[in-house]
Amino acid sequence: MKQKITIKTIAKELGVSTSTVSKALKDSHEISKETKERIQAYADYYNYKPNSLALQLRNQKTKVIGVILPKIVHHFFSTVIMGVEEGANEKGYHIMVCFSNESYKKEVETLKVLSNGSVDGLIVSIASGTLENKDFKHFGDLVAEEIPLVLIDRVVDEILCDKVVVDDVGAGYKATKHLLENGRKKIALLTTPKHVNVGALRRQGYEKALIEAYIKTDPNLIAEIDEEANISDQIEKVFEQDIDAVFAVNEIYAAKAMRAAKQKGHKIPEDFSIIGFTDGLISRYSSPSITTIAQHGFVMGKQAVELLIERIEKESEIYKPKKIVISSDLKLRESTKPSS
Amino acid sequence: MKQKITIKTIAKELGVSTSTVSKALKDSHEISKETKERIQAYADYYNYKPNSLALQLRNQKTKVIGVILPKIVHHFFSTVIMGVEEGANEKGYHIMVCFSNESYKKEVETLKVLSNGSVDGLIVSIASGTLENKDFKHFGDLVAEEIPLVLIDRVVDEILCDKVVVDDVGAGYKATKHLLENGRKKIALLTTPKHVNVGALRRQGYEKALIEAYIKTDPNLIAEIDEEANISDQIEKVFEQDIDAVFAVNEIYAAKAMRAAKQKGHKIPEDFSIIGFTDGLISRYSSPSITTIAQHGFVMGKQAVELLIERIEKESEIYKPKKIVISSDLKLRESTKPSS
DNA sequence: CTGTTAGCGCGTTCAC
DNA sequence: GTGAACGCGCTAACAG
Repeated sequence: MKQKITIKTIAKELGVSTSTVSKALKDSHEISKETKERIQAYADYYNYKPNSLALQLRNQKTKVIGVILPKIVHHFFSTVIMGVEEGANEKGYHIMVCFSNESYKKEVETLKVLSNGSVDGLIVSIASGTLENKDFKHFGDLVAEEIPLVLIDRVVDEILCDKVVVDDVGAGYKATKHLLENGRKKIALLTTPKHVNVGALRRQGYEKALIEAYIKTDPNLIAEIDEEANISDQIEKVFEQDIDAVFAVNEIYAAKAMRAAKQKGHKIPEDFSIIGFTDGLISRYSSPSITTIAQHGFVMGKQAVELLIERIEKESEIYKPKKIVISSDLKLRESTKPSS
Repeated sequence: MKQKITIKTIAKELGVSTSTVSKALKDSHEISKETKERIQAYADYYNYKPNSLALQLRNQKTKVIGVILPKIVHHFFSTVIMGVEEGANEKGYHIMVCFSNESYKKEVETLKVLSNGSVDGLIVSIASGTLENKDFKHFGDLVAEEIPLVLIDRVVDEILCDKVVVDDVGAGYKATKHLLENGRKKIALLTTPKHVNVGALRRQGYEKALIEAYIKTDPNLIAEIDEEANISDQIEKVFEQDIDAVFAVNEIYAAKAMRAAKQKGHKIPEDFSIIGFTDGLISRYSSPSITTIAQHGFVMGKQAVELLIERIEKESEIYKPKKIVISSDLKLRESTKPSS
């Protein structure tokens, strides 16, 4: 890279001291109008930009927020990133994005690297690998170092920090209730393995709605999809049961369920209903389009980053972890009948 | 944030000099085994991490790559980010992600901020706003400052730097040819306004294939979709013409076209064919699933970052801009008939 | 083997 | 009104 122009070079070139330059560039009243103009003109001409690294080192803050997500090719997380980025920008921050790829190991490494001073704070959604082995020590270390941290969506209580989550139980409840209102009785649930707690919470909502309708939950209708194995096969297996509706905890499962339902000859939504999760492109553009729970990833991202920046900038205050719950909406589309 | 432990504190605590600590931590042979152990033990115990900011300032490199994309809630760009991130990680780099939101103004600002020393190089896909007003001065400045830059997907020749693109002309050609082989004669093209050059290139391929088949291109069958207006309306308008196939330059247009085609009562793929662009979730999960051009965003991202890092690390060499063309594949699905 | 010095680029304090 | 000195955290060159 080309030699960058610094305060020092300007000072030498103009025969003044570096501090004079520094002050002049900040339009300080300590400097005579004359020299200020000279210096500013020179800086302008040579396109001087203060070196942010030096500033960061001096100020002990980077104005950068680290973001660690399990994956990105996923509508929900994409929108979260958008929200975080927008919120960060508004406050003069930038974001550094990393992915754990659902791996515990990579999450630990990334967390370690980012906490070496390159970011002022972190926003993390926990990898499923970590949720599975339940080892949260790396987060504990972070908290001990008092590095501001906000957990989003996939959170665990053990970690003492701010959190932003969707109302997963409520969402599961709303979705299931809507299916019941469609007159469905045999509602299959396509969910994640238990350790992914959002799946577990949505399931709670599902069960709650069934109980209220005096329907016994049938374990055979609940499939905990193992993403390591063939997903379609697992879903098709569910369709071997006698079912009249599906509630899927993400949009891919919902889309696959729709395919399976069509193949079985079910008419949607006349005699079969489907609800998904994540208001992404698939739900919107499949046909019939899929009724879904909108998670509002953008809002979550934005709230998370606002919370984080507040924490960063008001470090004096006593630390009382906050938890923000974003309520989710049912977005009615063609895969279910309108509620009466 | 809690007071961080530094080399200095260790030095003071252990009654040695900072340079001794520095060397000891690097396991230098200059230091006696005894002191090394003492120091390392202490550092370990207090979980010492070298401050990356200081290192960056000293080494004049950040090991960070800036990435500026027009948007993210888009399968192609998501996969690009994945590729960039993975490639960067492999070489010990991190990525700082920003979005121009297709806006010229934001692109200029972001470019300026990131080029103040916070990144070692940049990967950019140009905002459509910039392509429209054709003002590339901000990129010129970057090149003049000799900040390594790689342009991907949306590139322009005026900017002298490395580039990674897909073979858009070839892709348009392949897609159109496949439709012709399906026996289609009246192929509509749903593309972007002309200033988005990838759209223009794909159109060239489309026209080339038609010419080879001795079919005159009919301007009425070509719709340059204006994203500011209602997209569906514009697409439905195309269907007022007598057409038997659609080639769409992205998957959203393809999905919308599919809806419109179904409404018109066309049977897909028996008497109507559709091809999209971007092998994303919509194409995969809609029904019928959509034959599409796979752009290989992951590969592009990875190639781009490898090119960039090479440029960063071998700055001595003479600068000869490279252009890598990634060939695209036609991914056959249900919305077209198999080629005979 | 260990310590001193200097410098990365900047801003601030305190003399002059 | 201007400049010298210092420090942010670290390391390389040089001294001892």
